[in-house]
Amino acid sequence: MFYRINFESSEAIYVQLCNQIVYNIASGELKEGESLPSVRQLADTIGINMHTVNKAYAILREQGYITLDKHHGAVIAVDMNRLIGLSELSDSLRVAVARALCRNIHPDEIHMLVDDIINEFKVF
Amino acid sequence: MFYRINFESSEAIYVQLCNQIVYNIASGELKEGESLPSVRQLADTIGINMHTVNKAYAILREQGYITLDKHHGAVIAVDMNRLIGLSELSDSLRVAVARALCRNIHPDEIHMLVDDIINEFKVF
DNA sequence: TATTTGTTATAGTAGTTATATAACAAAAGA
DNA sequence: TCTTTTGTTATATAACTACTATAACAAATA
Repeated sequence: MFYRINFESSEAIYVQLCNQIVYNIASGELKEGESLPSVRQLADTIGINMHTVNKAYAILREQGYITLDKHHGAVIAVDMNRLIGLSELSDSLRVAVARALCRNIHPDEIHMLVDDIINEFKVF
Repeated sequence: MFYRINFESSEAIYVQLCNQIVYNIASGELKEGESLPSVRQLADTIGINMHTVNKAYAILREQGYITLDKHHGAVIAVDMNRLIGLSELSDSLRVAVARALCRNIHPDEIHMLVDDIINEFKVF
């Protein structure tokens, strides 16, 4: 499993890490019960500080994607009760859709784009 | 035109302002050639600093949503050449879609959500 | 001329991001 | 038992961002 961090990006490292782990869960590359590397190991691999990885893991736990304990480390455990609801989901879609509409991108094109993305996650 | 800023939100004020103006352009409430309030006036109305509004306006100009000059102020002028491309658009959709898939939200539901949002912008 | 416009400058406060070093408790394995 | 590994917590520091405050400028309008 590779995590590519763009250090030039304005997006915080821990956010990039969170997103990539979510991508891997969505694609099925990371399956329920599977372990993530330890905070120290992943920090070392990527070349960043332990605390940055720890922050990403803590957020993923808070958002219900993983569990954390001192012996098993970080384990994929998607909590269906804690995850974002449809209203939060639509909030995160709204900006993208609005910008597309400003650009006169047709609704059909947006749907095609969504399908393309869904297909990206159908690798595993 | 009302702009509602959530001061409790972790989202920066200037980002909230940018998004709401983009929403209003997408919905047609703000039309090509129409003016936004002056930076001082809007700052006063909302109860924030002039520079925070100025930052939002500067970003909207950079992203090709408005033009700025000293006499006409901020005027809606959507620049089709400068706006985000489809790849950037899909980047902003990807996180939302991935989190939906983790939640076992069916692709059809995502499409319905997108349609709901598009309909939100069909008010004007 | 006085006002309004975006723009720029400077400065301060507060919070975030990422780093570094260190230590802790709990569990696992040798 | 001892060592290692795990997440967790605590401090401290540097750099950056967000927001505010005050002030001034040039250009155009009324």
